[in-house]
Amino acid sequence: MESKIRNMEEFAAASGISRPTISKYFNDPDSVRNSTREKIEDALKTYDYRPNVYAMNQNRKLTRNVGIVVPSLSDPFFSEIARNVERRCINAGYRPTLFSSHGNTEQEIEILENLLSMKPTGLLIAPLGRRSDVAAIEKFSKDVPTVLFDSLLADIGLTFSGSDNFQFGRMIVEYLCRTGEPPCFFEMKNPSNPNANKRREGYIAAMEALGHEPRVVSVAGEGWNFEEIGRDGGFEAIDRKAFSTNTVLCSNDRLAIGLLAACFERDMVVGHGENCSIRVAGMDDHPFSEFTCPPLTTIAQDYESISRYAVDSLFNSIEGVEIAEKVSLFEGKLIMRRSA
Amino acid sequence: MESKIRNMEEFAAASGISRPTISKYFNDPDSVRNSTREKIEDALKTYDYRPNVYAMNQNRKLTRNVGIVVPSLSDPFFSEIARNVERRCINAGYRPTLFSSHGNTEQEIEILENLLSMKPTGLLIAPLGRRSDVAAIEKFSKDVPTVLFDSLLADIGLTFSGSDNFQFGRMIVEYLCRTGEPPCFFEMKNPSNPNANKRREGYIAAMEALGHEPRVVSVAGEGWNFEEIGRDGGFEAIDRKAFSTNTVLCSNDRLAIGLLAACFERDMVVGHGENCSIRVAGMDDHPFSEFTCPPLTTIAQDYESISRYAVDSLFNSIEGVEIAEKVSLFEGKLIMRRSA
DNA sequence: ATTAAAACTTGTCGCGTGTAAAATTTTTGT
DNA sequence: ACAAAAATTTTACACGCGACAAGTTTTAAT
Repeated sequence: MESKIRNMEEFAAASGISRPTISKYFNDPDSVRNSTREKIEDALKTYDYRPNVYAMNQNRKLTRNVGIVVPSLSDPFFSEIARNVERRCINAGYRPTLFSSHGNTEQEIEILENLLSMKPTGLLIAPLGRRSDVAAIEKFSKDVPTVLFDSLLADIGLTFSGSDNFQFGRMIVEYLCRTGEPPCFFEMKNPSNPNANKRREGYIAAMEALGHEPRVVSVAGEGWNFEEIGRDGGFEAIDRKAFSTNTVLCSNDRLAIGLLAACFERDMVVGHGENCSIRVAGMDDHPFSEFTCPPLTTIAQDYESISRYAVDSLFNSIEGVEIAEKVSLFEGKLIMRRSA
Repeated sequence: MESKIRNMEEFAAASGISRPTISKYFNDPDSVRNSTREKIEDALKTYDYRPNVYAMNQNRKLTRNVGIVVPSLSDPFFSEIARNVERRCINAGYRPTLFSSHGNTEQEIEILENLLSMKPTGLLIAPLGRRSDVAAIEKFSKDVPTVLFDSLLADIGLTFSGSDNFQFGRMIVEYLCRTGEPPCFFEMKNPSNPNANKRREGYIAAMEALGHEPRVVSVAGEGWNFEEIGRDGGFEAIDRKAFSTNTVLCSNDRLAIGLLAACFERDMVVGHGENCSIRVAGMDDHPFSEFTCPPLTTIAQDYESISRYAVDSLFNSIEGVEIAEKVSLFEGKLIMRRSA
């Protein structure tokens, strides 16, 4: 059976249904009578017709296109959460398109501009953070329902979902203090992500609550090459004996991976065993943290909850459902491994 | 200055240029006179008009849309090469859209089906490999100019570009034999990627050429969780003393990272130093291999050349330029680090 | 200055679908 | 069995742009 169906009109003729009804079916299969739907789906099997996306969206108010923007797809954390978010959009009947800003302000703006011409129904964005053009994102969010995740930006967008980074710091500090010396905090000097600040604050608050003096070691470095920054900053910190205790809490797992490399190079044995000289912990539960040497103790972000809240609140809001809370923070889970 | 420009006609009126010329400008800014281009670009600054993508592509034969499909964006190797390919497409004036099959046959097919309705001008795909539906990809490639990279699939597509995996094996075997005991080969039993087979063959050929007996250790495991497979398979191999020499060449870096974790757990010191008990090498130069403990000796894939060839050959072929060679394999570069 | 070529304008049609209103048919509830 | 409601069909128009043809203006070459 050769399919010479070239448009909806011909398909309508072939299936014995009027074109507007076919159109209605493709917009929402449940909006037509059961008997009609069956007829259409039978015909669909015989002639493999698919509506022209461009013609469809030209006159449609609701394209059901959604953009997903993350700062960096090379970071497994973002590729994982992007995958999660993407899947949820598809399941909800939307058409997601994935973009990465590659850590670059101009690219983030460019993505939004290109997105505009796609008449998107919504946007799910994990902003770059400090480097984001807040005004541009805010302007965009006036035109298109926008939901932020991972990194909170002023008061932009319908909702925000992310981790309770303050709690992260508190939780792991308590664990580290309970099981050994109180930790120093290892971070980038100018973190691009506002979460880093919350984590530092959580660390400081927890240390003070436990009667310890906080000790923050900030190292230089720009961009998203966190492992390299962690390693090079680690060398420097080790060499100038910047860590006042034998325990280091890193602002994120990628920095920790770099620090582990630096410790290895300096022949420092990492872990909580007898012959170990330093304990290292991170935050995020990066997909590779399970396989470092030693495996990294960390706080796992709640990927599932974060992406669920982002997607649900976007689609609810599009479909007119009132949203209860604008900001939703999810707690992390302590992952105990051999590094601390 | 409020922009109430709703379509090209209104923008044409506002800028004092006729609509067909505006249309021509958006298709190729260099196709209009300098003075005209300036007028248009001036107007563009005043009224922020952008053509409707859907209306544009509806009647266009050449959409300049290209699809980029990779097996897994969670794998930093693919996210890196995808980024490289993406950038090249944009620079060539095309509109790339990135997709990940997530290691899943059905998703790979689904992506191609959805892509069809985007009237793509071309496709750049790194297929899943063994799990790919070869017939589906071949069918697609009949309709849309298609270029394969990374993983070669039968005789599909215009061109293929990837690494010379046979050479990878030979090069690193020679290095390892020169500097220590001949290596065993560590791999998955049923590799999803055909490159793994070429690498094994390269290993065997090189070993035989040097007068050593090849020793292949294949471990169980399905899917794309290579680190986990490498670690668990590593435990098993170590415990049953499957490695007949003190040197292990892993089929890829992610397996090697897993094996490093297993060695660490079994208190085996990895490296080429005095007190080391095992040497481990990988292949790919995965972005994290620089930060493992110890840093991983490996063969770097030539990302740049692979992506350049893929993109260039696609666009050349679209623009009617004859293609010299159908298959292009690029040599790897030995990256010597402390693990071997 | 002349002339041919290139660029532009005007006008018109087609693309494949959404969408609305009115007329008709089918289904549902009693 | 009948009326009311829901679903469908018919008809008609809109959407925003690409493509083309024929005529006009500008530019470049001699």
